[in-house]
Amino acid sequence: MLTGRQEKLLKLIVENYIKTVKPVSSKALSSKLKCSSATIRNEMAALENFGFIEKTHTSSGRVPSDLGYRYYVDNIMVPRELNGEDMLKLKQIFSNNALVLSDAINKSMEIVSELTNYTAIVLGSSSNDNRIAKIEVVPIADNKMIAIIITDKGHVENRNVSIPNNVSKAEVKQTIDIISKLIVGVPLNEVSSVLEFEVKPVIDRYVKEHEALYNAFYSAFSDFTPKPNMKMSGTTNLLMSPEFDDASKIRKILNKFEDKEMIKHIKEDDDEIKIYIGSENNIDDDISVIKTYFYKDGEEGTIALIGPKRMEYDKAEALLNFIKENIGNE
Amino acid sequence: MLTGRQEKLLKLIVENYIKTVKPVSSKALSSKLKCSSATIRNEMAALENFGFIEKTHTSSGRVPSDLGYRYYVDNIMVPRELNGEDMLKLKQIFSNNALVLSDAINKSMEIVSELTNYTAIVLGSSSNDNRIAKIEVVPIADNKMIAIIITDKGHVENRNVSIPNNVSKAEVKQTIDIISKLIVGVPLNEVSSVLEFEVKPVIDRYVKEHEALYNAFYSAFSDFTPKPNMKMSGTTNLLMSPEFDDASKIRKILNKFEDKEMIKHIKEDDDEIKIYIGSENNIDDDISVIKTYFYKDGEEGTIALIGPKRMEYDKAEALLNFIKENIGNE
DNA sequence: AATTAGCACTTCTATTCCATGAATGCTATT
DNA sequence: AATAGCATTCATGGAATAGAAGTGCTAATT
Repeated sequence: MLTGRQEKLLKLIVENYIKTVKPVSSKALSSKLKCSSATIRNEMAALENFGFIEKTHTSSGRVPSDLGYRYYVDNIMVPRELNGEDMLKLKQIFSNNALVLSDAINKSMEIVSELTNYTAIVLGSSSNDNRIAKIEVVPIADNKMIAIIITDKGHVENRNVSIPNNVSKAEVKQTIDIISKLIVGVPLNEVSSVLEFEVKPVIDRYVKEHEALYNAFYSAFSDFTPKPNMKMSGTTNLLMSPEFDDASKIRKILNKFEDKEMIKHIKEDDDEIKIYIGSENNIDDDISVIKTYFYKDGEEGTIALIGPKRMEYDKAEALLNFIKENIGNE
Repeated sequence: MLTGRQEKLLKLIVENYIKTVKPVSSKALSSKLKCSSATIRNEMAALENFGFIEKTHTSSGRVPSDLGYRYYVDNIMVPRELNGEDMLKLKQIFSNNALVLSDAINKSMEIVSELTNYTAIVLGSSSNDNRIAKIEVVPIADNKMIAIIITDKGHVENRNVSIPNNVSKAEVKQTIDIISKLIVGVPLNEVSSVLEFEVKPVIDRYVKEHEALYNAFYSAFSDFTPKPNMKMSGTTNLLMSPEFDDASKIRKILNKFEDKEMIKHIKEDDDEIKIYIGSENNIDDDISVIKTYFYKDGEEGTIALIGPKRMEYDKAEALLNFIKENIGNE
């Protein structure tokens, strides 16, 4: 276990490094820890033995290790109060009633990325307990219609439907009625199978041009499984940090960001706010990720902030926490 | 005017530089231009006098200048045939009837960014001649509704509406009916003023809680002026080019990409495919932009490719051209 | 008159060497 | 247990150097 002084020293090293991005020397801290640099060097040696700090070369100052950040986050850091101005900006977004929840989340994370200079990610989807509440079909040309699907949680999606030439308006209406009757109340992820096993037989039986019509609507309606959609804000913020000072490092991260797989790495299913430092996250050893899960009104997803390992964990946590509270849970 | 040989030489320099990203030496071309390096040096001096090529330092090989690229694009480059495989990939997207036009365009430009390794941008919006075809309002909670607006061109938008507590269902229905009756057929950009000057008086007259209800719907419907929306694909592709080999250059471009103003720079209103080389574009001197305008079925916008100045202009043009043809015009 | 061979000259690039400074670890002292 | 003092290590930046890759120009050649 760390002594009080060691803990204090680790705190100083972490916070100093977060601020300056330069290895911290014993001399620089001697005034703050009212003892000599030699004493600090001894304590530093101890912290290094524990694996909490590292040297970049034999005679360099110390830099927090992943483990050091971890200890800092878990045992030293005190939750930060959100500054009033920032709070106001975010509050305004959530109090705007015209905004759909997902838009409010996206907008607020955009603000957060500006406030922190980190990269914000919202990974959201309408959850599986969205059920179809209504289907509306609007003709827009002779053989073209727009099908609109509305869920009971207020999700709206629309698709093109091309109507084959040889079918009558009456048949189209008949088909829509059948689909509508059978599909209202069905959860999104079951739409496809309900169409196939319940709707198709009925259409086959009662509608003349059943094959062509069923296919037209099936291709429009079949892919309603909630698809996760990811929004990033301030993508480049992270790359402006001085530790990403050469092209290859920047490119490495940019490649990760473009990678379709990243979506999986970001996903979080724990309700608490989690912090993944350096090697703890699956994206890149040089960054940290702080994220949390949300669920509200049939929308679920993950919000995350990606920053350098020397991110201001306390501030990041306070911001995510505030947004989480504003989303509210159900 | 350039002699035949000078033109040939410029072509070789440009194409060589595009391929190798290294200044082109006289020696390297002597075999291809069946004459000695000394002769080529003389011709190079002439081309440099015209301003078509440049040296990076006194004893370096030559690099095309913006003017040189311009001459190449205008007078030397021959339109490229699209390769069959690429063509097929793109064709498939446009032949998928379930896709809305704007989605097809987005998807195809995504492919293009992969095929070229440049950054693709789609800047689109539903044009002003979209008229409201139908309004649908679906309740999803006691005091919450989803308003859905469908245009005659098949555009769909939806908004939240919060219903004040003290109004009856009948009143809500009455309000919706009034709005619906007066607003169908109105072009999107006039919705706001029609609401204010035609709908409001009627609601004021016939609906009891007119103020609260009008406000609720107005805030949902008022911002229907077609808002341009921008989609970028392969944002990082451009930055992988070897000419962007240091952090500050990459950051410079990334900053441009994040800049909200960029949307204005990309916008194009000429129907032809236009190429803006280096200083000719308003984004950055180190890049080139090739773009064109499209209009179809009430959707309009710009598609653009951003690449290094040494982009394969012929290929880029062929791709944009192909997509333009597939969008079709009206 | 156009082309070419030949050569001096310029600049970039990579390497080495060196001096400096900022740290450290360790030992001896308080 | 804390500190002063000192040798040691390594990063950093500048200067010097050698080599390579080009060019421009002149004089010879076609």
